[in-house]
Amino acid sequence: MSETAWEIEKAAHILKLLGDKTRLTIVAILKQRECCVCELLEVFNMSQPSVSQHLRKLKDAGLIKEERRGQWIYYSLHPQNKEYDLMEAILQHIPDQTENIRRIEETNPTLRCGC
Amino acid sequence: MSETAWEIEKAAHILKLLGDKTRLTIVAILKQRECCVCELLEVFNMSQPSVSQHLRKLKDAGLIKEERRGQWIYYSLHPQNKEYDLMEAILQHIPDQTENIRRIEETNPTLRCGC
DNA sequence: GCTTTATATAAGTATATGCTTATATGATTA
DNA sequence: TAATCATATAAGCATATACTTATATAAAGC
Repeated sequence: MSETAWEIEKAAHILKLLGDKTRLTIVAILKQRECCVCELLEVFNMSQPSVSQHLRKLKDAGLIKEERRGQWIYYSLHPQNKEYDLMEAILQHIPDQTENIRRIEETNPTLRCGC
Repeated sequence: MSETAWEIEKAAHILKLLGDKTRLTIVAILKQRECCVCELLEVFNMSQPSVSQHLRKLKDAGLIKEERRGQWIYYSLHPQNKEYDLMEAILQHIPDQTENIRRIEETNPTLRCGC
């Protein structure tokens, strides 16, 4: 396969991943604030495994990274990635997520440990 | 639904549409040159109805427009559309399609009429 | 070490998607 | 007006996707 065809393939894969409302919202939130799964759960009306599966796909594509801190696994964007530029360009056209982040911080699911 | 949620929904829909290798290549080609279906058929290894169905989806989303000229229906990008900015930003990260266009012009499927 | 909390993985399922072939529509030409 | 060419639509089908519930793993606290 030609280099061009391969680049199109990779870009299409990124676009397909971000072409899901939940995943698009996740990366838009992570652009403003790293989050663990239980925090993202406050935003979405779905089960924990479902959110974890979306995070897995984004991680497999290299768009986000994870970092375990004690009990929690924190997710954030992964700017070193080669496909990051495309995602960044897209995110500039996605509305601000301050409202969702406010909801996370009001509920504060990680309150118990005080961190 | 909030305005933000609706905007995310619309953006996700555009990204899902462009998250297909065939459709992404189509809009990348159309950015450089308007084409009719029989021209695009030279590029893709699939049936005519399949290409038509991809074009239909892009048209329904307002990303491309069609213009009948005699027997042929020419497709091109539709910059007046509200979602065009997002697509434009994406297309800046997609490789040049001159090679595919060369293939179209070599074969020249609309040769018969001389236009 | 047992329980709880956070998260991941597995398995199942309904729906969406992208292709195919067959057929319809619409313009051109003989 | 019959035949041809370009394109669209319909129907069918195999695979992909996004969820669910059930279960596994891994860290923290008693």
